[in-house]
Amino acid sequence: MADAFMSDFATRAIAERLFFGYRAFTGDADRVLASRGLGRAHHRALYFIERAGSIPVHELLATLGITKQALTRVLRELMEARLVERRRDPTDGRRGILTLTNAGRALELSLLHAQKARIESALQDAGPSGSAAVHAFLEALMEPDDRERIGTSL
Amino acid sequence: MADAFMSDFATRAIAERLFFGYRAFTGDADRVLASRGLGRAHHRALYFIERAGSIPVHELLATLGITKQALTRVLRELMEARLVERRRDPTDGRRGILTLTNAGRALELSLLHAQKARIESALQDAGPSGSAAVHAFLEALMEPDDRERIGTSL
DNA sequence: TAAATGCGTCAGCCATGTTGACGTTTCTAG
DNA sequence: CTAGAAACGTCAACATGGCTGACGCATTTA
Repeated sequence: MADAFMSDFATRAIAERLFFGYRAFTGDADRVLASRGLGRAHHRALYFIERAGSIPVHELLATLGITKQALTRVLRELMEARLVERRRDPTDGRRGILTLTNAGRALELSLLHAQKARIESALQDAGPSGSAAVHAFLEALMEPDDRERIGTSL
Repeated sequence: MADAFMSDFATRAIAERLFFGYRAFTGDADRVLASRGLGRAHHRALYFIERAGSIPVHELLATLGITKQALTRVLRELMEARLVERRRDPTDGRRGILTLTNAGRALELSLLHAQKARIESALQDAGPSGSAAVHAFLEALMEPDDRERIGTSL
């Protein structure tokens, strides 16, 4: 721990940038979601289903870190809107497997693209070698368990 | 715009790191808050009052981006807990000025310190020159209006 | 002195999370 | 084969932290 005595001032500099930065980042998608009558919880489910291609319910639960009751409500709404489909795992009929419909994939992509320009320009501001630093910083911020849930940064 | 055609894959890499990273970052403070019967909304108010030393109500409202009704409830609870005090602006009696009590400052500091170790180690992982890149990245992510609300990163 | 400003407050609503309890289907171990 | 465990889905009640709309009051300003 070379830098174990960071100042409170420096800590605040990061804390407030994270707060404002994350708020702007989620705001981009929130505006698109609101026009469809959906919320941030729906976005998170769409995101991780799309990312995995298809995903067992228990894994989505672990990734989102919410209770099954909270997720069930979100999934019901997404299935009613024909954005998500649930089928059974052929190897274990108790398990549910979630996939996106074509409409679900289209919406998820439009949500990603709503955030893309902001992320692109922020990475550019970080400089050519800054991208690696940003990835390393954010990964180090995460809980260790969650590190297994992300893709590589290549 | 040197990198105007970032891949969706690269965009997702940042999006999910932001999600998991921010969740872990807020989680550190949430655990302390829960033990005091407070929530994240109280933390944000304490943070920005402390950061400013004292702050007019209207400015805290603009910073937090919530309605006065939402803030009033939070402030009432903080004042009942003797963590925040409200007095009048001597130059304009309609305006309220908020400050922390000694107990409020102590709590705010303990919340900051709950997040400090994670931020320190994440910045170390970003490398020696990475800190500047991380600051630049997060500032670029923010809404322009909010950039006036943060301190310098020196 | 009348109007505008800056609050504080009441009431009702929404989105998203929580616990706890129950029922059903399906797999697994004895 | 059967009992129990596992993986859900669902219902009910509740907490937090947002929102809008409508009032009222003190204070400042035109």
